[in-house]
Amino acid sequence: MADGKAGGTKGGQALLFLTDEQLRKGIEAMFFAYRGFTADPDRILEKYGYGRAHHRAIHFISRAPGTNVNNLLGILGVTKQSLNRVLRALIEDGLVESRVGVQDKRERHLYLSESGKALEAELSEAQRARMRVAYREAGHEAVAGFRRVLEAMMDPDQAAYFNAMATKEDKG
Amino acid sequence: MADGKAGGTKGGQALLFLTDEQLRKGIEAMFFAYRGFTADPDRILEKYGYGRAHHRAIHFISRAPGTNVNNLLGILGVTKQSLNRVLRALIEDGLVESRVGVQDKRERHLYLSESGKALEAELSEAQRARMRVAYREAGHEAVAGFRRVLEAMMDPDQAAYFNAMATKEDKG
DNA sequence: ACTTTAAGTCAGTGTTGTTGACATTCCAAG
DNA sequence: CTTGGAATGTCAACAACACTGACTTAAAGT
Repeated sequence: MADGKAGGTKGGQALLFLTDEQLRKGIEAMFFAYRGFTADPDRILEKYGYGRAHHRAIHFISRAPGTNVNNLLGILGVTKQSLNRVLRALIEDGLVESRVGVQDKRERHLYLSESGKALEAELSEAQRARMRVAYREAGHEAVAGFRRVLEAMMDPDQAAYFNAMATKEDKG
Repeated sequence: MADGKAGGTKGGQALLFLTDEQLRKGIEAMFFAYRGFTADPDRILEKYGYGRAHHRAIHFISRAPGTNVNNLLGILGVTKQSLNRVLRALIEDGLVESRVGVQDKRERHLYLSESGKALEAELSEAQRARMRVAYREAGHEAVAGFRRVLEAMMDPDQAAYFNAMATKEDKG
């Protein structure tokens, strides 16, 4: 494994010759790209005194309105205490509403208020704008490849959440 | 922009119809994939009492041995003070050597020691292993697309650093 | 009644980022 | 040669956000 070569060991698939250098380039690309990916929302969040944790909460509440805290915990992969701090701030500021469950009164169902939706839209549009440019520059087939590699890179549990959130509009 | 449609406005390139939903899926894929991407190194780092910041420093020192602090600062995009804390720990633990510059005695040139190289190899191999699996699952063309999209997603400055680190081995 | 589950809270700790103040070194203008 | 500014790097203090662990409250399940 220290000889710098990997892959191409005649599996059923097409051969893939991957040098350590090529893999390393992919790793660095992830690092730099993720920074670009979060840069625009970070600037917006700063205006409101929020951080990435708040963004993530807002994003997934927007994505699955009425979700409960436990579910959000699973998606975000953080501790209860950590999420709670963020959620408390968002609720106090009136961006998120927490409603007691009807069937199960222990649960709290989370929704974005109007102002919450407004911030979500602002953050989301900034991030989509960058994504759109990147997709356009890279082209149609590149996008499909991009998605395939990312999905293969996820942990199985996370991939399950990811695919569970697929909608009818999204095929491939 | 609130109508959920974007792209396909007959530019010179092939048409790209991108719904907000598709873009959002890409955003979420980045989020989940990055978590998988960092999961393995995180586990290793924990054993040694280090964090991601240490990993990044080790990675780029390994990549460009003899680099000075200022250069590293530009690559990592953090403040001098933040990097310094990390560097100090690595130097105290004997993983990194800091040598006073010959031409300019203000500069400190950074190198990995033998134990530093060993940790770098451990971290790097874990991350490459995941990358390798993802690349294999996704296939050859997907990898090219993956790289193209990531590069387009970077900030221009970061993309410059990224491309500057390209080696003769890496074409495309 | 007893246990489990969902949510929230309090206290303490660690990593990582920030700003501010400071030391050293280089270089160029006077 | 000296002096002042710019560049390089260091030290100290603080804020954000993650973590663990222990605990409370309320509701559901058995």
